Amino acid sequence: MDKTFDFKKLESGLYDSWEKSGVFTPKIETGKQPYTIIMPPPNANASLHIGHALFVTVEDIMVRYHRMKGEPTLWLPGADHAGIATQVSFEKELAKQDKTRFDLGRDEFVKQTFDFTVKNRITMENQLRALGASCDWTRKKFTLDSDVSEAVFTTFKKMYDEGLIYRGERIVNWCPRCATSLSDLEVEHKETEGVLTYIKYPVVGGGEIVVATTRPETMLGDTAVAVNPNDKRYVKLVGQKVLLPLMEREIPIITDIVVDMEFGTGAVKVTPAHDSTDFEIGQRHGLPTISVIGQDLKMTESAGRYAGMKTKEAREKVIADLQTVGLIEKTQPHLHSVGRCQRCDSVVEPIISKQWFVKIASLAKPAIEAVKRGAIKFIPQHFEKLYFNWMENIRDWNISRQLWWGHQIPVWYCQAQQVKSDKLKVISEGGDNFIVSAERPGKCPVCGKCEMCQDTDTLDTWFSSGLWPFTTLGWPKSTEDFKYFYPTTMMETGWDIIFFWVARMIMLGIYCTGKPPFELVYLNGLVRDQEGNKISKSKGNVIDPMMMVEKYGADALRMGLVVGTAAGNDTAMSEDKVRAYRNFANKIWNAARFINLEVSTPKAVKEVELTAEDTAWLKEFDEMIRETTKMMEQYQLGQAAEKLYGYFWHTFCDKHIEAAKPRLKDEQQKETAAAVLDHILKNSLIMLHPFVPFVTEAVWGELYDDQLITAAWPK
RNA sequence: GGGCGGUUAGCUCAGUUGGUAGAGCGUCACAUUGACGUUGUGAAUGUCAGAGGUUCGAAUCCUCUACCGCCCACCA
Repeated sequence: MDKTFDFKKLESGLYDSWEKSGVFTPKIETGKQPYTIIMPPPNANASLHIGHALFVTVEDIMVRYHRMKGEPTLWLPGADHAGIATQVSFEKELAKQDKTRFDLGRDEFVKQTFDFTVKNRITMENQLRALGASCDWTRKKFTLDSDVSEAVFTTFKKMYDEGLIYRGERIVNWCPRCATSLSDLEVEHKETEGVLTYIKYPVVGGGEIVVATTRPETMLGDTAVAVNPNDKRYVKLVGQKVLLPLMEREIPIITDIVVDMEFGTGAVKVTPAHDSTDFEIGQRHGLPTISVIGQDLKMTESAGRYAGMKTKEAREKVIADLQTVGLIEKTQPHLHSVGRCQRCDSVVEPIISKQWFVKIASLAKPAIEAVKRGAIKFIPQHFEKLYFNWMENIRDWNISRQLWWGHQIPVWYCQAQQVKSDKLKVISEGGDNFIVSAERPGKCPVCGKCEMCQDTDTLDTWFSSGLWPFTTLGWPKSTEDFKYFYPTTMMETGWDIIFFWVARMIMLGIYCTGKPPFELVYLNGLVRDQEGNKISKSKGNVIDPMMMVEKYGADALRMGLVVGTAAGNDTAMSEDKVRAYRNFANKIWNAARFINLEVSTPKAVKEVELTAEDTAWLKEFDEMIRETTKMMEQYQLGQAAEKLYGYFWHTFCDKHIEAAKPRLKDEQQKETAAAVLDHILKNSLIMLHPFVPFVTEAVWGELYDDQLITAAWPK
């Protein structure tokens, strides 16, 4: 054996031999309870970052542990097409060549994006291998695989047929840069310094009512003024009309409970087409919606003489015009939150648009129940509160995106009825005569002749992600895999995607299969830098996991990520820490090297005569096994790792090996000392293996004949 | 407006049935052909944010306060 553990030389060979030996692929053994983790599929648009390395480590530890316990263990890998994220990142690639997606056209764009994801997937899969991920590559999936897509379309159709998906003209979050609608979750609110403008609206028949707004240009689309029903100041005005300035349109003064008497003047202009609260007020009062801003952020025809202007320009002009007629009372600085696109940071515009929605209430109810009755448990448990908090206030989910990259919505329109799209390149087109079908329909059932055209929208990427725990296992077909491995055991992912992903998997899982998709949700935290800062490219504190693997080995990185980390808590990562665990891997190597040199053909501890001290040591070791196993069962991985680390280094190496040195030279004591060392080393290697798989397997190969990865966990 | 989390060694953090405070890095002293210097031995450093309560006993349970951080929301 070399003097140090040469991870660079050994790691990839060790991985290959595991993979080739087929141990990653479980055998279906009826009667045995399987242990299943579906890997959160990394986005196919980039390499793995340190956060991926953390989840890979945690999952691989659990998978190796359960495999060693003799359970049929499946860890199913995959990749996510990551709709908007990938489209935005590939568009950035195109921008480097001064191109936009429109230069390529939809088909070519999709083709090139696909090629882009294929490249990324290959890189990503090799990175997973480098980290030691013992997942079953024979079962790997991609969200755009034909069988997965088919399951997605089938689900869409089922939900439509059962009234859970509807198409509606509603107010949605519109990202002008991405040219698509977004779900509420994809909008990030940021505090922004704005201006509150107080505008006087003349009351028909005399007087005036002052409203305050941060967006004066939207007044062109006002269809009411609202006050709180309990507001004494305006009692006399309610029911009267105001003459909307600039547009010279009469609109009513109404009451609505959402109006805050304390804010501004207590009177609010209502623009149902450009504000979600106003939209709801409009719905309650049957107000018309007048869209004055288009998808391109230009004022529409309905904006009268402001038509064609950009919103910013229109705002200035509206203020100037109001000023001229003396209708601006005052302005004041105002801090408020502005929605921005999660992917590209553009300011999101609420507009009216025809979109597809999931009716969420009936899906949320059993999903809340499942967690309440403990069918699904969260680690750490306090995240259940967060889950309930969101689920109990959940709103319908906009699932259509005006993107090109993703699952195209399986809805087919009769072309005879098709509404011609306008000049906008991205508008979702289609009339009202459509059918929903998982496959391209043969003949148009509406006109009997046309080739139906498919909806141009794609599905929110999280729709397919929500089905992931079972589409990966072959659902909706009743495959052997689905029958055996579903419901899965654990879903391990970041707490930051509880709403995006975990909640949707629970809702759709129960809806589609009748069962919660997993028993346990283990939430890992964010990996931060040494000072506890969030890691980001702009801060320049990115820790590339592959660089760490290159410099210190995968074992060192894994230990560095997992020791001192608790579920749900953020982890501070530093190179120093990784270096320290590189030393630990080397310590393991050298302890084994010593025993390899000094001990040959050791007997079992049962076959030798033990001293009282030996017995005490073995008892202490058994206690360590018991405690560590308990921690593993309770998913206290950081503590288990630390215990093993401390025991192996400071008890086994520093005490036992040191004490054994003179004994091994003594003919009388030699046999016993060797047996005890071998016993503890062997079982320590087994328990350390899930954490540091490479060095333990390498050492095992030097000492024993079989493979460590399938050795039995000690009892 | 509602909710959640944190406050433990110089730094970053563990500490899950309440029982004499732990790790990594850093610091100091000593050891040095011996499995490993990617080492060993020893040492220093903590009123576990503050106050009150429960208890034989609290970093751990309860209440309040302070300061950080985060999430959600229809802040016109």
